[in-house]
Amino acid sequence: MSSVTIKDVARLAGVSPSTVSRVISNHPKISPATKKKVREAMEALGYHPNIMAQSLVSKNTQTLGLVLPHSAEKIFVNPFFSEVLRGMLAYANIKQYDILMSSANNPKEEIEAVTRMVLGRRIDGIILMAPRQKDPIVEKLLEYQFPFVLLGRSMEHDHVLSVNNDNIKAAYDITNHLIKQGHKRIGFVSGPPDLVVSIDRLEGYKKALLEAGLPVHPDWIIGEDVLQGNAFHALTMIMNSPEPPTAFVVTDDVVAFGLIRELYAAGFHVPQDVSIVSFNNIVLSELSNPPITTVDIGIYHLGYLTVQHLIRKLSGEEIEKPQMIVPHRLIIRESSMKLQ
Amino acid sequence: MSSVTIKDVARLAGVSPSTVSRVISNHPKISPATKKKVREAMEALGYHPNIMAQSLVSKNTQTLGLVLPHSAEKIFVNPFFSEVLRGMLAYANIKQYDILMSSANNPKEEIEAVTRMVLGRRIDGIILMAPRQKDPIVEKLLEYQFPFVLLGRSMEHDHVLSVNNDNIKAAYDITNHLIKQGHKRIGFVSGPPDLVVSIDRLEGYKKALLEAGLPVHPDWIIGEDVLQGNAFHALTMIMNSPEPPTAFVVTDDVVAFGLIRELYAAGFHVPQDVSIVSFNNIVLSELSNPPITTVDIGIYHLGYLTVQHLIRKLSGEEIEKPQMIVPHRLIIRESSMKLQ
DNA sequence: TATCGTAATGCAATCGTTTGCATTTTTTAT
DNA sequence: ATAAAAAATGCAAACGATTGCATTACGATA
Repeated sequence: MSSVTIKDVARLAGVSPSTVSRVISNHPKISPATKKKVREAMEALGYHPNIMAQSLVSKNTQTLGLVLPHSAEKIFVNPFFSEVLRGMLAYANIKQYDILMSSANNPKEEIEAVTRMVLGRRIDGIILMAPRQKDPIVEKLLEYQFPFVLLGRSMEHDHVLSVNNDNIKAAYDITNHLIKQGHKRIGFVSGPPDLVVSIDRLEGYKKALLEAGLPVHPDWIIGEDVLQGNAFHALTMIMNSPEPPTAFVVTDDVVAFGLIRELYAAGFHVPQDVSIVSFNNIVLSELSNPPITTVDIGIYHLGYLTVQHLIRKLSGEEIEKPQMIVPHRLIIRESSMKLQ
Repeated sequence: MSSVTIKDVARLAGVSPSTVSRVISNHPKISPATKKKVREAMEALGYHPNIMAQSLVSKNTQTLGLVLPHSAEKIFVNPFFSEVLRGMLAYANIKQYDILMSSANNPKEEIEAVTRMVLGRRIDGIILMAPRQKDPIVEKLLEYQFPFVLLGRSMEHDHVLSVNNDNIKAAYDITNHLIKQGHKRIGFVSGPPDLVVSIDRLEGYKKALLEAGLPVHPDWIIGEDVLQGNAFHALTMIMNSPEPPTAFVVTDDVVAFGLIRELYAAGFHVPQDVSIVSFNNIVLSELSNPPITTVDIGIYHLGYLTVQHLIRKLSGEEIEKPQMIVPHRLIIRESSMKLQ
C-alpha cells in the first residue's frame, strides 16, 4: 500500500533525492550528520527502495535465473532437485541474490523462457541444470555472451563455467566396487541418453568392465524407464536369461528404488540375488530397505558452489579454473553386500 | 549484449516510440499497416522489452514470490516440495508468471526477505508454504494489504486465500483404516508442532481414537525427529514397553521411511509386527519396501491450484470461496496389511 | 469544396532510481 | 582574513518503457 519514495524521504530529511540515494548506497562522501538524518527519515517513513527502478538504471538485478529442464518431471520429482536448490539458495542468500524460476513444457518454451529472462534484462546470470550433449541453450547464451553456469559440464565448450562431479571416475569407482565384490556380470540402468551425466556414467562403467577384462553386454544396458511397462519387460527378459547379471549399476537413487522394488516383485532379492549400486546419495537412499550403496556426489554442495561460481564471475572476479569438480565418495551399504 | 530499445525499433519503423509500445501491448487503434511495419522492425533488431522498465511504469511484475520456510531443510529435502513447486510453476507458466524464490535462515531473515520482495515491489503476490499457528508473516502481509495465498490454512483468519487439504478428516480417515484393520493400540508420529498441518493431523487422529473408544496414549505421540538420537530413544522405549502399539500414523512419507528403517533395525517388521500409515503419497512411497499406505493429498494439484487461486485474485476476479480444499484419498498398500 | 467525425499517430510527462558534473560549504594553509 | 583545496550536496539527465491528451490524416457527408 505505502508507496514512499526517495523523494518523500528527501523532503522529510531536508535534503535532495541524490543525497538519499547516496546514503542508501553508502557513498563515501556523505557527512555522518546527514547520513543519520536520512536514515531516521527512512525509518520514520518505512522506506524501501523500489528494486525495479534501481535495476533499471543500475543494470543489475541481484537475481539469478533458473530454468527447469522441460523433461523436468523426472529430474524434478527427484529429491536431488530440492537438495541442490537448497544449496543454491543458501549461497544466493548470503550474497543477497534471489532466484527466478520458470518452467517449460518443451524445448521451444525452454528457449523462450531463457530469452525472456535474458533479453528482458531480468536477471544477471543464469543457472543451467542437466545439460545435454548438444545443448541449444548453451549455444544461445554463448551467442548472447550472457553469463551462465552449468550444473554439469559441456561436452563442446571447455571454457564455460561449470560445477560438476567427475562422473566418469565416479561410475568407474562404483563399478569397481562391484567387481571387487566378485561380480562378473554387471548390468547398467541409464538415465536419459542425451544428458551428459548419463553419457559420462555409462563411460565410466564401461571403462571399469574393460579394464577388468569383463565383457560389455549391450543387452544389459537398459533405460531408466525400468519402472514403466516396456523397459520393465526388458528387465524380466534379462533376469530370466540363463546367466543373468548379479549386479546393476543404476544411474540414480530413485531409479534404484524402483528397480529394487521390481526385482523384488519378480522374486529377486537385493542383495542376496542381485546387488544394486547407484548415484547421488539422496537422504532416502539410506532409509531404503535394504539401504542403497551409492556415490555421494555432494548434492547440496553442488548447488552451493554453482551459485558461488556464477556470482564470482558476475562480480568480475578472475576465474582461475572455469570447471569446478566436486569430489565424490562411495557410500557402501547393504544393497551391495559381499557375495558368499 | 544487444541493448535494443523501443526507440531503435521506432526509428527503424519510422514511427514514434509510443506507437511501438502500442503495438507491443496490442492496442486496438493501430493500423494493420504500421503494426506490420513495427513487427518487422522488432524482428529485424531482435527487440525484447525491458521488463524492469515495463514494470516500473505498469506496476506489475508478472512475478510471484515464494519464501522458503527457515526450517526449510526438513520440508525442503522432502520430495513433497519439488512436486508442489512443479505444480506451481506449471500454472505460473500458463499465465506467463515467474516465481521468485529466496531463502532464510531464521524467522528474522524470513520477514526481511518478504519485506524486501513486497516493499521493493518486486512481485505481485506471494505464496506462503507451511503456515504456522500464529504466523508473523501472515500478520505482516495483512498489514501491508498485500495479496498472498497460503498453501495450508490460517488458524486465525478465515478470509485469507488458501489452498489446503482437509487434514483433520484425512488423519481421521487413515486412523480409521487402521482401526478397521483391528488395531487398538495406535501411535502417532508428529511433524513440527507449530505447523498448522501437524496440529490438524493430530486432531484427526485423536478424534478417530476417541470415537472408537480407544484411549489416547500421550506417550505414543512422538516427534518426527524419530530418526535422530533422542526421539529414537523414545521409540525404543515405546516398543519395549509391555504392550507396545501395533500401528503408527506418521505425519509424512519420508518420516515413515525412517521409521520403518528404525523399527527394522530394532527387530520389528512392517507390517507383520507393526503397521505404518502416513501422508502425502510421494512417488517413493510406492517404491518403499514394503510400499507405504498413505493419504494422497494431490501434491502437484495443491501447487497448481495455489498459484491459480492467487493469480485469479490478482487479476481482480471475484473469489467466491477463499478457502479451497483439495480432496484426499487413501492409498492402501502393504505397510498396513491386515493382521491375521 | 468545405466541414466534420473518426481513426491513427505523436508529444511529453511519468514511474523511482542513479550519477557525472556543477555548486556550495567547510576546512586548511598562508 | 583570504585564497585555495577538499568535502558535501544538489541539479538534471539518464534508464526504457507506458499513457492521457493533443494533433494529424483521411474518408465521408452535405
